[in-house]
Amino acid sequence: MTIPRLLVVDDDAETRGMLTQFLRQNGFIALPCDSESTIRDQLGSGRVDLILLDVMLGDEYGVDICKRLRHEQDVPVILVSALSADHHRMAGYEVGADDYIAKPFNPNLLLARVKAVLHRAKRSSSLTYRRSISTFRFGGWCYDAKRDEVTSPQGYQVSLSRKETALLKVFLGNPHIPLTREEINTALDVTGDGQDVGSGNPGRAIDVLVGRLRGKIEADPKIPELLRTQRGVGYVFAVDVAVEDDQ
Amino acid sequence: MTIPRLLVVDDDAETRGMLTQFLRQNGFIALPCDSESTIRDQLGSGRVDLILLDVMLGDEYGVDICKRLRHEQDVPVILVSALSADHHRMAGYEVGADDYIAKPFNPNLLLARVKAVLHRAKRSSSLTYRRSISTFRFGGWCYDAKRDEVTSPQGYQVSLSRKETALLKVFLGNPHIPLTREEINTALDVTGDGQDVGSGNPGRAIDVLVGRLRGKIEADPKIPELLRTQRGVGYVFAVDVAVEDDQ
DNA sequence: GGCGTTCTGTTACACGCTGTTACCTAGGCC
DNA sequence: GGCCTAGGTAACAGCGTGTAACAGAACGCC
Repeated sequence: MTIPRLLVVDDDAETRGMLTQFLRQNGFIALPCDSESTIRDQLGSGRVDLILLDVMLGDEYGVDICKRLRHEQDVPVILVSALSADHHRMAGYEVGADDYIAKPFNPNLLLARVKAVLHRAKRSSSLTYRRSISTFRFGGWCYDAKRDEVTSPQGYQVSLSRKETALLKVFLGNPHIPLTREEINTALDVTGDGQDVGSGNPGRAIDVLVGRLRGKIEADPKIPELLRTQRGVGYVFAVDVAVEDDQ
Repeated sequence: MTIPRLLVVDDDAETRGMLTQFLRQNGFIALPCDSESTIRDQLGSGRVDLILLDVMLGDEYGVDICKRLRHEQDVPVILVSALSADHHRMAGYEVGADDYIAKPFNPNLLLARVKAVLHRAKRSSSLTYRRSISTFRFGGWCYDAKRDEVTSPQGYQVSLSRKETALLKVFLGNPHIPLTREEINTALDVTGDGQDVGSGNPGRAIDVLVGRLRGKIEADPKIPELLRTQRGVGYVFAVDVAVEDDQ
């Protein structure tokens, strides 16, 4: 594959420059833009693999631009924002952004997200989109969503607890995408009770939960092949996931 | 089957966004709406499988909208509300809502309800609607409502107590719908006297009752196939129920 | 009424699930 | 190497559920 070409869209010159430089240092072609018109120029003049789009672009919402771009083209978009409140995040997803990252961001995380989105985009073109989710296959394992059963490559059944199952589902839905503990937590909270004395969890429940899931679905939990740790970031489900419909 | 398309109707942007994202994370296509007119836009522009409708929509009662929609179309509706009082619930059912869920709701419960309603909708189109209920068939078992007899897949008779029968009926009437202990209790009370020294039951009668029913109609009560537990939620009758009319 | 049987709710205990904590190791930086 | 921080994990505690045992209620029969 050729070197990915990214547009870095931000009206603040300093941020734009920093981001551009950082991405170039990490092997990407980064093209700085500061407005919708410059984005269109770039899109018109050559291949663009991904757009990093600031949510606040002068007077205009990046969200709106994202919406328009999505209508016209199929370029993946990652929204970047200083507003980390959840509803903004929601808004980002609603308009079809492929991912969303809040400033100030961990450069490692940004890089990982960029790679993940590119990876996904590459496959989605040749993959049929999931329909009625029924069976997931990953690294020899099989998860039957209907029966809620996990089968090992050797064919024996493994019973997962409710939380473990929920965690597995989160990863199955986001293969190759580095997930922070906070994100996993949010995803699980949504699946879970929805209760809560303490809104966030101060502890390290995710770490323990990941450890427990590793104990059940990793050939050697000491050397995780599926649930990889990304130090300083979180965890990634590092294998492809094939989804089979229930016909 | 293709991915179910749901309308999320709520005038509060935050709730709407949260719900939308949650549903998307769980494999649905969720389309946010904030008014009756946007609902109609969506209904006009493509297939909609289910509407999640907030009871309070600005000045207007979601109930009224539900009533109007029901007059025109055959889309299933789940009413969502902060008003959990029973008479509101009743009002919801009267206007033809397929289910009703109170805020703040357990996300698990919501998801399960959504699936249940979709499941029901899918079958109802090919199933004649129950008339004079006579015989229920479920997972090889048969319950004759007229004679009040339960027959096992192997053909032998099983005698249920009054409460056990009532419980079975509650589940037969709500297959695939997770029921809380409170709901089951209410449903049973309705069947019973409707009296009560202590309105709610402090004890765990439902748990014991479910255990007893399991002992009679589960192949292996240790691994329930019919009466599944949903931790933190309640119980679900996890098989299809076929209803046969009395000619 | 007295008695036995069946039904049903309560209680107590067992057990599995899950979050917290504490301690240890691994990785990164000086 | 030393130091610091992030992550792995064993141990523990709290909670929800399954269920056996018990007691009282309901019912039928004499």
